[in-house]
Amino acid sequence: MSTSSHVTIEDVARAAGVHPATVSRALRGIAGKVSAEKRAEIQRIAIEIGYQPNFVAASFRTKQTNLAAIVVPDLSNPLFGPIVQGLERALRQQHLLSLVVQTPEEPTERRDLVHALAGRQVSGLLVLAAESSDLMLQAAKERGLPTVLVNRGSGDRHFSSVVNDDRESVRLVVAHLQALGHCAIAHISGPSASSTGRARREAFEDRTRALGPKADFPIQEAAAFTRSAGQAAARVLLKRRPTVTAIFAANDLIALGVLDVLRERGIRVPADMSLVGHNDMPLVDLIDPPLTTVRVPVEQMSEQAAQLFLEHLARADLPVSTRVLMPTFVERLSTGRPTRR
Amino acid sequence: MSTSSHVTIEDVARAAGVHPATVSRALRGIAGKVSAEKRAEIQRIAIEIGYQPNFVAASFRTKQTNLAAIVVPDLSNPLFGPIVQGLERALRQQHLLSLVVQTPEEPTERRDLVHALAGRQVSGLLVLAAESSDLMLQAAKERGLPTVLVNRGSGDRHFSSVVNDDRESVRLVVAHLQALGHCAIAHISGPSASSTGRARREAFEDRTRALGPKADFPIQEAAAFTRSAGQAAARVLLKRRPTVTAIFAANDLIALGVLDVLRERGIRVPADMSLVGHNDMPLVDLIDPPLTTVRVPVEQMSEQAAQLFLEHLARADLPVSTRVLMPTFVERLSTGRPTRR
DNA sequence: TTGTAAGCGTTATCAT
DNA sequence: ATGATAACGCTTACAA
Repeated sequence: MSTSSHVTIEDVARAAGVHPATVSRALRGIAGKVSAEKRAEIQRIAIEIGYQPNFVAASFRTKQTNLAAIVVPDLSNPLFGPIVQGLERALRQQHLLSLVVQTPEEPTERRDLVHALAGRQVSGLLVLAAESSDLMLQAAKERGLPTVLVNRGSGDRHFSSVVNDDRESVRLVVAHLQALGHCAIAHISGPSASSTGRARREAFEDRTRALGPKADFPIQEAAAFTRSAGQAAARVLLKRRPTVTAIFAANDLIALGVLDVLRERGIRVPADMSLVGHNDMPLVDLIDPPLTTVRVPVEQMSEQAAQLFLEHLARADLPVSTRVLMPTFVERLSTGRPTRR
Repeated sequence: MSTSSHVTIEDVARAAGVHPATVSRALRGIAGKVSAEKRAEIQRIAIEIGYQPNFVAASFRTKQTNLAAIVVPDLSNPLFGPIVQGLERALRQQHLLSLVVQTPEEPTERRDLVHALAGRQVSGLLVLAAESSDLMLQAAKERGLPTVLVNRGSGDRHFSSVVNDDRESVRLVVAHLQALGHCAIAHISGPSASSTGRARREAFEDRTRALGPKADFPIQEAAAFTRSAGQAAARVLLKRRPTVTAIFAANDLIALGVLDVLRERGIRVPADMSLVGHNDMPLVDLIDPPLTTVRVPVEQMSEQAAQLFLEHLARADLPVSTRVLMPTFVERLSTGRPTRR
């Protein structure tokens, strides 16, 4: 009935002829603490006079905001959308709301951001694709914020994390290309500043060591996990090692950049060059040619991350842990047998 | 120096030998209210003893949370990622943090969600792709929450909004197809429950009225703005009107669904059928064939929406307004001249 | 089961 | 320019 009001618990108490504390208990339905009939009466009156709880006041008092901060590098990246989606959904089911912020470029800004979030008393942080060396994460640790890393490991084991099994990813890719008959396979790695970049690169080195001379398995580092960095890296690689017959890109965006360059040079995929991505982002099944890639179990990742996060909230001294998720290989049309050239 | 602390303004005041109120003023840098030297001293001490402001307490006191709620149907939709990205960035520049929530299916849940957000005293709502008839928006109005609709209009003019000029979009598409020589053009419309769906559909009807018999410009409604709804609608359309030579889909996802069906039937694009989407989502330039579409100015949209939102926050009685953004046509390879059949 | 009273940390108003 | 005081709305010991 009432419009946007300032009806407080005290008003309800007055109207119901009870003490504010009783209203508080009744409204929160604290079991066995208030008689059923009184509770019903209080609830009725609360609605009648248009009471609306003030969660900020409650947060202030209880020091519980039930707010999770999700820190994501770039919401326009099609990989992160689904992850944030899964996180937000899982958290909300547990009555947590999600404060979503995008990682600033500047390390000091990142650090300040964490302090701003801590100042808002967020319950904790879910950080996508950040390195544990990040100033941001240092700040989180200093402030004692429960933190879970998503899609990046914590080499120093300072943070709990949920990651893809990159060794398995590489194993799947290399086995596939080998089975097709490829003997010279390049890897366009992610930036070595990134644990994911390093992990896939090292796994690639390990896997290919036994297979032949290093020159047949060149590695070219991309400056970032982006389409344009993929283009740049592809140009360098093709100049350095024009004879490779297959390229494994550290992620799908890099693969798209590689594809741009192959196209502009008239190198056909997969006839002249096989190409494999990583992540199975939305829509890569529709590009030309449909991209062979490795699917990261995104749903599991967000679910597990949310769950791990909640466990950390529930138990401040929960030991750091890493959950490793199994990827699956997705064969499409960007890979094929190598042709003699 | 200190670990996660509970140092309050009062502690700083004690350490500095001043009154808490003075510390508060000094720390917020209230101009001309505290002597420069005292301020410097207080700031020094605050840092020294590890004071960290408690924003929840401040919010509680001032009733200003500086929190914007962004309500989005589906974060995994590649169109919304960039919009949310733009909103979050623009808002943060103005010192607002973004609470991102995904729209529940159930109308009552949506309503409850708004009440939950209001209970957290969010400054206002930015709502993506919701109809003004939505229970959610009714609730927002009841609660007096400043609200801006993004990418949907408010037919009843109850809410401010930022939208694409759908008439212009349709004009661009129809003109393009006509210029290519198409005489039988189908429109797969968005759900008629959506203002965008209706707007594009009506514009299509208006545009084509003069061009020929209605039978040559059939409209098939998709149940949702999704790939699978596009598939279903395409199947019905092809059965109803197998002779159309071009299809204009109400958005890119629907177009992708149409493409799936055309492929499975061996209908070539654009040789046998021209296809146009809408929105120019990320990656649609890479599908096979690259999709001709209409680009919605996403950056402008989020900027304008954020700005309009801030204006509403600043002035509670700001009149409702609509900002209409001009789309641009993006010609790629999914459209061509019709071939005789 | 219910009432009492204190207090969370900050800021705004008023007085000095 | 600074200090004193009260108040924001709620929850939680503790007492009854």
